[in-house]
Amino acid sequence: MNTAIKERLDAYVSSKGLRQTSQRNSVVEEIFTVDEHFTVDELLDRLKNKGVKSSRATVYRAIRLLVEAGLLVEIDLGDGNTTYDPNFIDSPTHNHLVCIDCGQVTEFADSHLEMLNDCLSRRMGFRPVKKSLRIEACCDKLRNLGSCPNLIKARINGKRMPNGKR
Amino acid sequence: MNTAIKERLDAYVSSKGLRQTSQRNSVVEEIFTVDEHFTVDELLDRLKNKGVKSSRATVYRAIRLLVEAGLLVEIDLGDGNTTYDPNFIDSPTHNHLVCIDCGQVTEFADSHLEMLNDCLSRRMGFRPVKKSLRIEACCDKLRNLGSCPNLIKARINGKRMPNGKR
DNA sequence: GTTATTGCAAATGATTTGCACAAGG
DNA sequence: CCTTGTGCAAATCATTTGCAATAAC
Repeated sequence: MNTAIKERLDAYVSSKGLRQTSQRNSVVEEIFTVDEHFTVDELLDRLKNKGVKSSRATVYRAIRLLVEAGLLVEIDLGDGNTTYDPNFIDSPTHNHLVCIDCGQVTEFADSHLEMLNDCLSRRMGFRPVKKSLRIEACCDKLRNLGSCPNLIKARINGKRMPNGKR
Repeated sequence: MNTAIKERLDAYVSSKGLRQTSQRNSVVEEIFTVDEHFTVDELLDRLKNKGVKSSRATVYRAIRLLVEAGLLVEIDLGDGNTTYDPNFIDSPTHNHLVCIDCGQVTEFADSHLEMLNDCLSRRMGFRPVKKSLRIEACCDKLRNLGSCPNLIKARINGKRMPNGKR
């Protein structure tokens, strides 16, 4: 796990007069070691599998703290779940493309996009502070080959149902 | 209210073997006459003020039907509420800029943005189907004049609290 | 008449919170 | 010690649903 993140969190924790606890540290460790987006239930499963004991309430509280500290960002992948993305520290302006066939999420950043957001906002009389862009798309693999390798994987994991149902 | 919308809804309703009801028609009428984004509670208030009698459950069911029919789009303005936008029929590719000072929402569309989304998606091996972009920004008025006219209005309506609390 | 629709109240699911006990500094 | 953190269970909030009565067609 990135030490810069640990330092920023420690700074935030002590500035607020909070304390170091083993439960919270385990949760933070898990989030920023795996370093991939997750839902609360997914994180809870991962913790359970690793034998980390931390209650649901504590996990919710740790997540809230990380969001307040600016280390974790809540994102919406359009699947009805609240998802958290720990990757904005390394890549502050990234966006998400969600494959509507297999659910695979691709992160991408583009300077032209940032430029355009900035210009458009200013033209309307605003200074952009934060943006969130999600593109939903279907993959060429499925279109051309009739099957998308990730689709199979996603179904096995119970993440995508044949029709699009949740 | 736009007759094209009524026609599309009627077509959808009869194709699914559903029925015309006064409650549903009132809800639809209200949504597409005012033609602005709304939360369920706001819509319910508007209906109550106009003396339209339609239960909360019926309003939820009507909204769901309109979303299924593609006439209404669920959007996320980042305030923790589910918002619905009836304006995608007239302006299929528009985006939202939310003023973080006053909460004012500005809709905008831009062809360069569409082009860029398309190119970026293709480069990653996808065909874009749908996108959602929200820019959060602060307004020059507040920055330069020390006050934003909409802020006052928003507070009166109880939409923005002094700090950013909900 | 048959079947969809409504309104109510109860159920659901995600998240938050009150409280008694445990633990950090 | 003193105060924050934890775990549990209960509370909350938005949304959905079961059901009996009502109304389309």
